[in-house]
Amino acid sequence: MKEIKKRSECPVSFSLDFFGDKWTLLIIRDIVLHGKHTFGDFLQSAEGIATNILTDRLKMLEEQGLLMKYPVAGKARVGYCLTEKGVTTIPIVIEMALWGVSQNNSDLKKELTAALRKDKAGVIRQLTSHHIQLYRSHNPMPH
Amino acid sequence: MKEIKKRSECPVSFSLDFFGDKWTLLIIRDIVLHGKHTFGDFLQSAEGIATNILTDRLKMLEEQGLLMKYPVAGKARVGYCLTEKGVTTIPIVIEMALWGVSQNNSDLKKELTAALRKDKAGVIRQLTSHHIQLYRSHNPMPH
DNA sequence: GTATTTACTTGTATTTTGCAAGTGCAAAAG
DNA sequence: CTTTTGCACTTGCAAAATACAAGTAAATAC
Repeated sequence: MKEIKKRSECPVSFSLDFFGDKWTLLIIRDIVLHGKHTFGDFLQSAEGIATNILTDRLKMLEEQGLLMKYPVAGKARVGYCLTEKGVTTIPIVIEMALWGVSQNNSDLKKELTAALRKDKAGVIRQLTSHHIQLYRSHNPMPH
Repeated sequence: MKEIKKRSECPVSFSLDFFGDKWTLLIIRDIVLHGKHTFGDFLQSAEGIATNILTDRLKMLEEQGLLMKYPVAGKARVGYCLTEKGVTTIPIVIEMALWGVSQNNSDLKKELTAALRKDKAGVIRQLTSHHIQLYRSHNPMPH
């Protein structure tokens, strides 16, 4: 599995030990911006992640306490949601999205882009509280 | 050299095509947060980047228009500074730094962390304008 | 003139990633 | 109640990226 090896005491380096790859943040993006939550959902994203990489990253994110597995009904029997630690990554995803939009003038959803330009902090607060609520709804025993 | 291959139209994915590795953002961090600007400076950072990787990333960042080479006096005869496109990555570095601080409770400079908590947008504006000025001072013919 | 530093390049070992294929399990179909 | 289908992975191998060691040429430093 992708190992988290701390290269230095620098917090930027520490973050890159987690997110310094092409896939980890895409899974979080799928959850945060596209409402996805199953293995199959992630697999269908346009970037075409391989199954073994996806398995690996989900395991890593779960072990690191950013994602939690929960049982679901229907064909997919497992879902993934952000934990309280996981939602703290939302600002990073948002900055990546904004940079991509500015350099590539491609669109996120237009509404979201507009909302972000108007009140970035507010959008982040909203997304965070939404995913915290999802987390709590899957967690029988909130602390 | 590290090639930038666009995997999808998604702006997050687009950003990760640039920064989805363990080293690129560390170079930008060194410039933005530590005032470094030569090959030797970057080499001495705690994470221990290999010379060939550093060469590769500097070339990529220059080709992509995020960094500019400029001549300097003294031992190092080449310096690197952020371009106008390059400074747009500062918010990403800052978010990475803040996440690292929050999860690892390690220190950036304490003053910087405190300033960021008080007025993140202001700090980003300051850093941006500082590096834009550096860029202009090395650029004989601003457009 | 010799040593050192800078800015790389080259070569090789190791690690990570991409892709194809296969496995085990549960639900749906016949 | 078999068979099929889809999901959630796991395994194996090839290709690419990265780490580490060594070497090179040009510009100082002494």
